[in-house]
Amino acid sequence: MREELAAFRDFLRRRGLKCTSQRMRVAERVLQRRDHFSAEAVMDDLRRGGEAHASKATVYRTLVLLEECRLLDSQDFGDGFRSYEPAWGVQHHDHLVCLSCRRIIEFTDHDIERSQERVANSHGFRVTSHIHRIFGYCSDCQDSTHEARQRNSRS
Amino acid sequence: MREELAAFRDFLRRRGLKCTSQRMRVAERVLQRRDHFSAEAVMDDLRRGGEAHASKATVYRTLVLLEECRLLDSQDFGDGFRSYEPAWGVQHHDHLVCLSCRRIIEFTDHDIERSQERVANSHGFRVTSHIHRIFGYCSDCQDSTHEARQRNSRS
DNA sequence: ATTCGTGCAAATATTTTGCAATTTT
DNA sequence: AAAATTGCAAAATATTTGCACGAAT
Repeated sequence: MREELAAFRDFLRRRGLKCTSQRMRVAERVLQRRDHFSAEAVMDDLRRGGEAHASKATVYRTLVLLEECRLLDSQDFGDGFRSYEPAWGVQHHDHLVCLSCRRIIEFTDHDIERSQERVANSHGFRVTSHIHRIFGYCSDCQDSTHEARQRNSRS
Repeated sequence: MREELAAFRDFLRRRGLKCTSQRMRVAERVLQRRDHFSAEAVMDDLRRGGEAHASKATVYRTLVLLEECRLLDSQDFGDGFRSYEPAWGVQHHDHLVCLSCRRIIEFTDHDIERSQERVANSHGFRVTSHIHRIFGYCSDCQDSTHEARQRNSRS
């Protein structure tokens, strides 16, 4: 994480932006996470940290910067909020999204990646990226009248 | 479309709901479409139709009903609005999206579908639907580096 | 000193909802 | 007449933005 923070500092410097305490505080919290999280969760982290927290606006603005410097990836899974995940030496993966508890399971499948290339080639299409999300119910949520587990914003 | 409208009428009757002119007007417009569309687009259709239009609230409420009676499918692709598509004897397909000319090529690939099931099973996950969009450049746009690349591309 | 950043509140944008008036059955 | 529906405006939700004040370079 030292490395990531340094990378963020460099990025700011290169862009002529300033290393403020708020930015670094947000970055620290964000770069500690390994899972998918929301902007709200970052604010909770800060609040829980007890320290002087950054404002909502600053959190959002800093998340944009972290994404621009490729320390963070974000996607909108259509849950009503944007979902962020670390992007530091993380290999490409796609997602299984549980419609009940909103859990997100990552997967990488070479067969799919290969088939994808084949399909694209057959249409003379050159791929630059893709989105592949599989929706359904995870093993914990398949039977009975499951309660939504709301496991999204916890660390 | 006659058939779909009749199905909608039956659905309303079975539920003890009323066949109002607004509902039928919205249903007519909606069921004419074949592509992906937004709630806003439905309202545009109505306005363009010149006829007395249904209110925004009624459009949204009717879309919910059409989905419940399985004449319509909807997904949130995370573009800022919910996307609807017909669900009347339409077979599943995915999309290649050209970042240059915005052309959309539909494809169906059984290998991918099968691999997808395999991946899901290996996580004890029960699939209900998926989104698979491949971004890149179509055969016509491969060398036009100058074309506008308006949108970001994530994988 | 200059340039940039922060925090607040207000603005967006899409979809939902409360409620009084109106329509369908 | 009873029950359901409409349309309006206001609410809900997540994110963005304008602006005056404050901080980093």
